[in-house]
Amino acid sequence: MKYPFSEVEKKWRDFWEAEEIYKTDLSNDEKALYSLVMFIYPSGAKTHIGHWYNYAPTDSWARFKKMQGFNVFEPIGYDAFGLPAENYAIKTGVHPKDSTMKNIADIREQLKGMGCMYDWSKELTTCVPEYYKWNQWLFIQLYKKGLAYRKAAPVNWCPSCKTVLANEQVQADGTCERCDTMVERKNLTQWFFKITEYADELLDGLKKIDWPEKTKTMQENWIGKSFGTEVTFKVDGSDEEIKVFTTRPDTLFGVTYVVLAPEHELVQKLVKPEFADDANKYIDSVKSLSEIERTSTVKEKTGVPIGAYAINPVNGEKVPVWIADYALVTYGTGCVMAVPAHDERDFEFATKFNLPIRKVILKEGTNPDEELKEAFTGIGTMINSGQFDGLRSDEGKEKISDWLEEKGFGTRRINYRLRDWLISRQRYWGTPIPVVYCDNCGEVLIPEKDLPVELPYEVDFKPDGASPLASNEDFVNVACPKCGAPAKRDVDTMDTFVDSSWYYLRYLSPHYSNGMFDSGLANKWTPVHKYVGGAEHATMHLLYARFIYKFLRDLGLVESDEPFQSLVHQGTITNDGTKMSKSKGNVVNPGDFVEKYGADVFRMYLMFMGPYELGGDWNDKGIVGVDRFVQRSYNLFTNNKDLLKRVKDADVYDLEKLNDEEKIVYKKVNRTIAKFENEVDNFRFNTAVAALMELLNDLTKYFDKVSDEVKLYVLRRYAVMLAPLAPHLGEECGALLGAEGSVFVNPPKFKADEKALVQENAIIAVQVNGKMRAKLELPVDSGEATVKDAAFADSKVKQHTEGKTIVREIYVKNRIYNIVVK
RNA sequence: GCCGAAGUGGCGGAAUUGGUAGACGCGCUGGACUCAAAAUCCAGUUUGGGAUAACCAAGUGCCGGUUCGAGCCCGGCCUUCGGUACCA
Repeated sequence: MKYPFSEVEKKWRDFWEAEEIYKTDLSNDEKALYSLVMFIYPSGAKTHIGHWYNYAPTDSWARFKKMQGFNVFEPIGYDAFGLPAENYAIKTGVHPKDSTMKNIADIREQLKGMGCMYDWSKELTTCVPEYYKWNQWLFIQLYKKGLAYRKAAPVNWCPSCKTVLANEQVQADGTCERCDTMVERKNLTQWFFKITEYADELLDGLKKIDWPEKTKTMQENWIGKSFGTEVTFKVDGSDEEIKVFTTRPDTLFGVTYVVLAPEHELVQKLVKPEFADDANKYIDSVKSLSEIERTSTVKEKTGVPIGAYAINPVNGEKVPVWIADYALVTYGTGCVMAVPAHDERDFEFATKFNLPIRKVILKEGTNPDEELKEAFTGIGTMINSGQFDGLRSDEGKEKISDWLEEKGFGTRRINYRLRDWLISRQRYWGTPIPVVYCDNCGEVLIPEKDLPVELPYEVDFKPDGASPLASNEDFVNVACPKCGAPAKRDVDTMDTFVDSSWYYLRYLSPHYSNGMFDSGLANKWTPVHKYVGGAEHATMHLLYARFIYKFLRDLGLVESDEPFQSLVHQGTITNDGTKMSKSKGNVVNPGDFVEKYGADVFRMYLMFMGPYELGGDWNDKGIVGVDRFVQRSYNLFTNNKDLLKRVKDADVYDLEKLNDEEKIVYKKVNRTIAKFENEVDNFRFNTAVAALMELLNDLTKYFDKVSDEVKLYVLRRYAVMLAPLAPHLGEECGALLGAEGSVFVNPPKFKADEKALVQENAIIAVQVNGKMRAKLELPVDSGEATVKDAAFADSKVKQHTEGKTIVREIYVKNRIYNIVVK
C-alpha cells in the first residue's frame, strides 16, 4: 500500500498541536538545550529551499536530542524590518507593514508544514513596537556608556534618485540600479555603536567557543588586530601634523613620500594653491570608486601630489605629500608613510610616479647597491638608518619605537581593522532612533518611560532627498524632553542587524514588559547550545551579536560571556551555480515537492543530498530514491502491524541463540544505532540516512527467516531512528507497531548492544610496493607473524615478490600488510 | 584585490586518525512480473585493455614534493562558491 503521506502528516501535526507537545517548560532548566536557527527574513520569496535546508535538518537534530531526554527549546520568529519591503513599497505602493504582515502569515503556514517542533507560543516579530522598543532602550544604554556616538560617514548617493543606496543597489560599474546614474559618495552625520571598545574581548572569546575554525579565523581577520607605532610627521611651513600608523617603524628611514586618503580633512588644509585644481579633480574621480576597487592590488595605482612636504622625524628629511586612493580614511589614521623598498603597494606606486626607492633593510645574501626588482618585506639587516645600522630589523623595530617614544615623535599603538558599527539608515522600515535635536540642548535622548518611539504608518517612502520619516511632520516635530522647546526627531532608523543581535534572548519571554528580556530565564537558557545558520553571517551578524551580548553582560542582564556556545553552518543551496533569489527568478519552490512527496520525504532528501556544511547545486534527481526508501519502510511496518500487541521482545539477545539471519539482522541494527547516533549528533545527516537505508536493505533480505520477537526488537529501534529524520513517518510507524501516543514524549531509549558490535574477522589488504595484491580475512587483532605467513602464502603476492629483494615490511593491525621489494 | 571554503564515476555523494577509493542513492543496462505500460523485485554498472572470466594498467581539478603508503599532509597554480562593513 502506498504511504498516504498527506493524511498521515496532517494527523500527526494536529495531534502535536492539540497535545502541545513542543511547548517547552522554560522554568525547568535540567538538561536544558536551546537549539536555535537564524530567524526568517519575510521578504516576498516566502520560504525557499534555503530555509528548509537550514531549518528541517536542525529540527531533526533537535528532535534527536529531545529523544535523548533533553528539554529542548526550539523557537522561530521573523526578522521583519529591512530594505526589500521598502523597495517593494516604492515599486508597488503597498505599505511595508501590510506586505510584511501578509508575508509573515503565509510563511507561518509554510513553516508549520515543515513539521518542526517549534514552540509557537514563543513566536516573535521584530517590526512590532513591543519588540523594537527594546532596540531603542538598548541604544539609550549604549549612549549612556559612551558607546553610541555620532560622526560623519560616507553613504552611496544617487544624485538623480536623490536617495541613499545600499551597496547592493549599486551596480558593478558604479551606477544606480534604478536609473543607471553614476553613484557618488556623500558624507552624512550618522550614529555608530562602539564595537571597537570590545575588540580585544571579541578576539579572546573565540578561544572559548565551539565554532567552525574557519568562522573563527574570519572573525579574527575581520577584527585585524595589529601592533605598531603612530609616528608624527611635521609639515614643512605649517602647524599641522600628519600622524601615520605603521607596523614597520624599522623602515622609517626608507620613507620617500607620505600618502593621505583623498577625503582626509588635512588635504584641504595642506594643498598648495597651484596643486588644488588637480587635487580636487582627483578627489572627484575617486568618489565613484568602492573600497574594494580602491584597495585592489591589481588595479593601476593612481594619485597626485598636493605640493606640501612632510618632515621625517628620524632624519629631518622633507618628503612630498601625495593623495592616493589606496589610503583609506577608515583604516588607521588615514595617512600612510610610504616605504617603496619594503612595501609592495608603495613600490608599485613609486615605480609608476618615479619616486625614490631607498633600501633600508638588507635581505640576507644580497648586495646593498643591487637594485630592487620588487619590494622586500621580510626581516633583514638595517642599513641607511643612522644609529640603527647593523641591527636585525625585527630588533630595530623595537629600538626605533623606543627612540620615537623617548623623543616624543611617536607612540606604540594597537590598531584594528574592525570599524565601529554604523547603525543609521536613511530609510523608513526600521526602528526609529530615540533621539531628538534641540537648538538649546543639542542631542537629547527620549526618556525611557516614553518608549517606544513608534514608527508612524503615514509617511511618503518614495525618495525625495531625505529619510522618509522626515515627510511626517507630526513625527518630526516634538517638544524637547529636557527644556520643552520645539525640537526635531532623528529621522533615520536603525540597521536591522540591531534587531538580530539579541532576538534569541527575547524568544525566552517574547511578551515580557519589564525589560528587554527575562534575565532569570536568560541565565538558565544561554549561552545558546546550538546555533545553526548560513556562513554568510560569519563576520557581521555573528560579531554584532557577540558584541551586544557582552554589553548586556556588562549591564548585568546576562552572566556568561558568549551568546552561542556551539555553531554550525549549513551550506548554500544554489541553482545553476548561483544563489537563489527572487530578483534572479531562480527560486525553487519547496511546495511543489512537498505536495508530490510529502514534507518528510522532502526534508529527508535535503539531508541525504550531501554534507550539511557544503550545500551545493539544487538537483531533484535523487528525491525518488528517498521516496522509495519511505515507501519500503512504511510497507515493512504495515506488514508487521501490531507486533507490539502480539509478542514481547527482550532488551538484549544472546547471539549464540539466534539463527544465522537473526544474527545478521541483530548485529546490523545494533551497528546502525551506534553509527546513526554518532552521525546525527554531528550533523552528518547524509550518512545517517545511508545507514538506515543499509539497514533496510538487510531487513528486506533476511526478515523472512526472523522470529516475530526479533522482528519487534528491530522494528522498534528502526522507528525510533526514523522519527527525528522523518517525524510524521516515525510516529506512524510507531503507531503501526501498536505504540500509544507520540514517540517524542517519553521516547524509548535504545542503546547499541556492545556484544553485537564486536567484529570477529578483519579484512587485511596485502600490498606490494603500495599496490593492493590480495585481501586476507583473518581473526581480529591477528599477530604480525600470522599475517605474514598468510600473505606470503597468497599466489598473487608470490607472483609479485618472487625473485625480488624484500626491503621492508609494514604491518598495521587489522588494516594492511605492505611489502616493499626491489 | 583581500579574507574564508570547496573540487572524487554519467549524476548527488562515501571513505570519521596518512592504510582496501567509489558506501548509500539516482541514472543506465539486462532479467522477472504484465496482453502491454507504470509500479515493484532481482542482477550488473570508475575508465581502458582483455573473451563476458582470470588478470593487467590508469584513476580523487592541474603541476611538483614528503612517505613503505596521499582523496587526506606540504609548496605552487586553475576553477567555483561565501564575505568584503547599507541584502540579510
